[in-house]
Amino acid sequence: MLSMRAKYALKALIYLAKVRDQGPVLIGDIAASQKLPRKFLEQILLELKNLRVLKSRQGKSGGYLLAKEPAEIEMGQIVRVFNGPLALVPCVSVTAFEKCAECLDFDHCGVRRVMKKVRDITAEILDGTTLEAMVNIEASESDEASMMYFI
Amino acid sequence: MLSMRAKYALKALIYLAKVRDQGPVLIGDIAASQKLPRKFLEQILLELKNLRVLKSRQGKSGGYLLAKEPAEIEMGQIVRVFNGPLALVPCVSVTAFEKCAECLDFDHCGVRRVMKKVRDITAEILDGTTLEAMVNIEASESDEASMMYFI
DNA sequence: ACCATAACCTATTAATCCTATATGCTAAAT
DNA sequence: ATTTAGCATATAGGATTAATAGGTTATGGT
Repeated sequence: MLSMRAKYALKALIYLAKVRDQGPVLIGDIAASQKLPRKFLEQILLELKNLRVLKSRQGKSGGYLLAKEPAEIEMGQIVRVFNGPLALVPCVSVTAFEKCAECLDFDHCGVRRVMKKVRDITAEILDGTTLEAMVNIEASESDEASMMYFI
Repeated sequence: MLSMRAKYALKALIYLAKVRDQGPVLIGDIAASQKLPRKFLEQILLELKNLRVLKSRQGKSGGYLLAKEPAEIEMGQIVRVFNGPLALVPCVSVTAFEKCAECLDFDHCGVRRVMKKVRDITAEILDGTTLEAMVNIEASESDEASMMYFI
């Protein structure tokens, strides 16, 4: 399962993309409108800022805004940072590769081969879906229509 | 990431499928040959027995063996039992569906729609890969060849 | 210059989960 | 009867997660 941090990060980003022409948005506004715990969200937004995905202004009329075009922000990046590697086993991870301690035959391991398939397809979907696509998906009516936004 | 329990369960099952014509296999033999922690594996095998995936004999010349044909045992079932739902968000899970507490618009939620796609493809792969296929995958030389065993 | 505001940053908590081991019990074969 | 090997449960230690608290720093308005 995705961590709350990862899910909240995605929700906050989608919201910020939607209201992107309205200047800086308060943490409190994001939290209230998306029903996310305010202080917890604060940490997440800070991390997104350090990632250079968001930028911020302090003090009066401050708040957060996107630091990039929505089309340049990939779901895969956010999930990896906030939830860890996409891979289900370390030996199939691109970003955190590690051989299993109990590994007997790396090349022929069936678990590894199947999990690699799962990871590759997951990466294809998540890296191929940008924040821009997410906004479009939310605007569309049917799940079928939303499929068009995938690579 | 997959839990150790799930990974060990899969490895033990593949091993048992390979030596299936040799009668009951000792926990200690499975543990030693697959380099898995013996007592931890014991719990896992017991759970597999209660699932009716394995059967066992106690006492002298006892051990574990498959309770079904390898072609009838799906990877998806094992992963779900030992690792939890395949879904990355509860609102997209078939076996443990739950609406997110912070959900504002279920039908249009972009996170949900994308994660549903990921879940569906993951389920297609894991439910479409049987223990029999896993044994064949381990016997094959190239990763390309192993793709043939997927649905 | 001052003050209100809002983001920044760090520490801490409670709860849960994960991996693994320990211990005693029960069933079966010889 | 004895030995073997699985059955069952308890428990420990560690790691991770979700969330809150509290003080600090920057900034715009007056």
